[in-house]
Amino acid sequence: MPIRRSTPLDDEWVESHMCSVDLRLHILSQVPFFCGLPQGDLAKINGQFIERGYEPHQTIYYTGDPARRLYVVADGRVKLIHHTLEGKDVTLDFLQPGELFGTLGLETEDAYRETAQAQTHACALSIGRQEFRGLLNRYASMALKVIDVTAERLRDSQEMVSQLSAHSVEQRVAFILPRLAEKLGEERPIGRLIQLPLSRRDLAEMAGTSPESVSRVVSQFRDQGLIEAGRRWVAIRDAEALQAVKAGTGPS
Amino acid sequence: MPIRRSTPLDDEWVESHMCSVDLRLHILSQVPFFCGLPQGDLAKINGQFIERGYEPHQTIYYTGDPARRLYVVADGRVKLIHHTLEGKDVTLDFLQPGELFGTLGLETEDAYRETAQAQTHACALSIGRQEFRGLLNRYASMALKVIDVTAERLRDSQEMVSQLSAHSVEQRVAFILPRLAEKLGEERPIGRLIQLPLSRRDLAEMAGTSPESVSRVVSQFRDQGLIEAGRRWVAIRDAEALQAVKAGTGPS
DNA sequence: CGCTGCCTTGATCTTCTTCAAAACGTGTGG
DNA sequence: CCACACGTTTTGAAGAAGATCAAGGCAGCG
Repeated sequence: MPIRRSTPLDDEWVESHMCSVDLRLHILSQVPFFCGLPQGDLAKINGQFIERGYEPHQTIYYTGDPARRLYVVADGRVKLIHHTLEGKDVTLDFLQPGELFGTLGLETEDAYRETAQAQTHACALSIGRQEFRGLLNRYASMALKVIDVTAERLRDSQEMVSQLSAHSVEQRVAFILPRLAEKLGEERPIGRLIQLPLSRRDLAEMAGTSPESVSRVVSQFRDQGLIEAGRRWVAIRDAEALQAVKAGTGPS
Repeated sequence: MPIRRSTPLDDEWVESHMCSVDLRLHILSQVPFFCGLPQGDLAKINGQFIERGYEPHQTIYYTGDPARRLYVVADGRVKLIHHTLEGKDVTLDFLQPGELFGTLGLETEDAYRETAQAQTHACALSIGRQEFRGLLNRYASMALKVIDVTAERLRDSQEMVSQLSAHSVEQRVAFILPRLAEKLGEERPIGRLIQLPLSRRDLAEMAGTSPESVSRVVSQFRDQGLIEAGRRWVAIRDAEALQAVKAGTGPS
């Protein structure tokens, strides 16, 4: 009964190394950290960044690589992954343009703790961590912004810990989907569509469960009319009902 | 066979509101954020902090309270908890003196997302978030330190997400114990003793499992000689073996 | 002593993973 | 345009892991 169209996702195509100087300036000025800086400074900062394009599934850096750079997503989506020794992967986050990854501070650790991978065609800007530190030292407002986004990420991560600790698979999926939709989604007739090709496996790695379990839950939600989902995409149809499931208030 | 002494923990007793001005200055100067500040500035900063003592299990703030202050643990241990709607509690972290909690930035959110509770007799200093922001603005080195510790906490939290997503209860306990021991522990003849009265329930809420399951795993580890544990305490005897269990390399 | 919590241990039951097979979509090449 | 082949998804059934329930033991304390 539910019509499963072929992918309703927008085709995003980011040519490798496509970012022109103007585009870069534009992107950097969009990034929250640089708001309020004089135009000249922005241009100088821009010069410190290196850009690079990535193919879908191409790795930006691996766990264990020397952590020398800080990255900003310029275009596309980037996935952060933890590999376990048993070979399972855990997806920590999907990043959208403007978000930071890589190494933030002059850390004691000098190896990346996670792997960063382009989920779509993507472009990222990066800067050496010493240079970034220099910027933070010079521009206090920037440091404050970095603190804000990092603190927010920390809270999100802790919320995830809470979900994983105390909730069922059904609840965890009902938690993940709206979160992704809010962050990466776009309003559509079908509902809020997650702008990212997401396999059952991708969702499973986010929710800490198996692809099969995700499939069952997704089917159930679809039958209940809470979501609309196809081969590699999901749209949220009834956010309140999902909220109820997530909280344990809802049906089954 | 294993001797279960009565609590080998040091009796820590922190009188409410005991912190003298000198002690406060000392504590603040110990806190990594204030390293390298001129002594005069430190005294001025000190004046902006309010101190308060707490009884064990006394709540410092509740989830949902308006998030107006930033706290620094001065003495004792503080526990950060997530409450779920079903009534389960999840322990996010135990904090030791020098660590921050409360609200960091000028956040969009204005309610605490977690509950902070004294685990032992404790003393905490606090400052209004606007004032704290003022300090960060003035002292760039302080902002950098805050970024460092926050980024470190984020990585820890993400590591926890990974553990919860992909590992068994046995592995999770083998992960939690050394982490607590390293952070809060002290070297003893029995092994590295966790300086905190920890019930099975406390451990369960940290590892995302039930007290009964923790009890079984703890008994098993004790029988294998990996740890020494009593009524409300644990000491690590064989860190390497625990490491192996945590990684799935070790024996069952 | 006897009481009160905490801890342990066993038994049962639910949930979820795993394995396996079939159905489906998608893209390909005839 | 159709048929095929591949990877993904769905679904079922078996099995494992862990939660829950319940009872008994142990320590500390009045």
